[in-house]
Amino acid sequence: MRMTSQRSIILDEIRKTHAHPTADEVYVLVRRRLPRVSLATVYRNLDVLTRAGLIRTVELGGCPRRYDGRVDDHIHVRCLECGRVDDVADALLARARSRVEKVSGYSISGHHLEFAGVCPDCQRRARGRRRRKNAES
Amino acid sequence: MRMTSQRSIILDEIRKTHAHPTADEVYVLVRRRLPRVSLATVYRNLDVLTRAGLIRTVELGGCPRRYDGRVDDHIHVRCLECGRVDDVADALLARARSRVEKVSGYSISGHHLEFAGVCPDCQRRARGRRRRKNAES
DNA sequence: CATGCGAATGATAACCGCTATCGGAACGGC
DNA sequence: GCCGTTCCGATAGCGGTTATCATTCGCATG
Repeated sequence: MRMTSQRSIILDEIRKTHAHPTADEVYVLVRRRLPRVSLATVYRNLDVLTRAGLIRTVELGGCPRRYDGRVDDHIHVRCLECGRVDDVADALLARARSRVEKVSGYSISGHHLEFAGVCPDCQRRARGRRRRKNAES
Repeated sequence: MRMTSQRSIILDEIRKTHAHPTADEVYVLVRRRLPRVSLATVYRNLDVLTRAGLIRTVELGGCPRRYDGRVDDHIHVRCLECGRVDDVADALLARARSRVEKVSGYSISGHHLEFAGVCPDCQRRARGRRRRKNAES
């Protein structure tokens, strides 16, 4: 794998943010430093970097993929209101994995765990909206 | 929600199989009993039935959605070789969920856990291939 | 330092799973 | 039987991603 300037800038941008950007968002970030970059190049390199283990692809059912500069084991929590994705470290995962391996007979090589709910910010916002609504009536 | 003939046949087919079919596969199954059914009807009803809690939509990152007649809590194991999806019951999930809720501040309303690996059948096939290959050389 | 070749790039067309739209049919309360 | 609502089949459209292809780049080697 050649480390081209496009590739290293894409890697750098993903490592700099903790916002789990989509390919499109990475494209915007990268274009600030490399205005003539192609969207195809972004997709290609997100794939290559994932295969190389330098970043993680976060597959979220039903919505566009997101990319993550953290490659250690962790769980994602997605907000159903605003779409934001946060990280949670967890040790239960390894135990669940070995259990699943034993019960199913599969040879497990990866997992995908995501909890979905409403993030603290949106909970606050929702409480605010409710209060205002009650005040009106 | 009206229980039309299309709807009940779609529900029936999904409950009958344990293969976690995709929308396309459901379409094929249903057409045997209802040759003039539209693919749109299948998609629509898979959605309606999911909202009604009668089936589950299984969102698999990167591949088409699959549908599941089992609606109780369980984990999916996907085979990276043949794409097959199996069920695994697990109790750790509830504990992980409450932990994530506490650590992240999110109000969790759902989760998606999928392990990926190679199913026993494909492991056997791979062993067979290896043996043949060794015998050749 | 020049050369050659495989890998990477940019532009864009194509793909695929899914959703929206729309005219018409079916249902069911009255 | 009438009418509003729900649903249907057919098909066009959409959004995210991948494939294609001519061109350029990086880098090992001579």
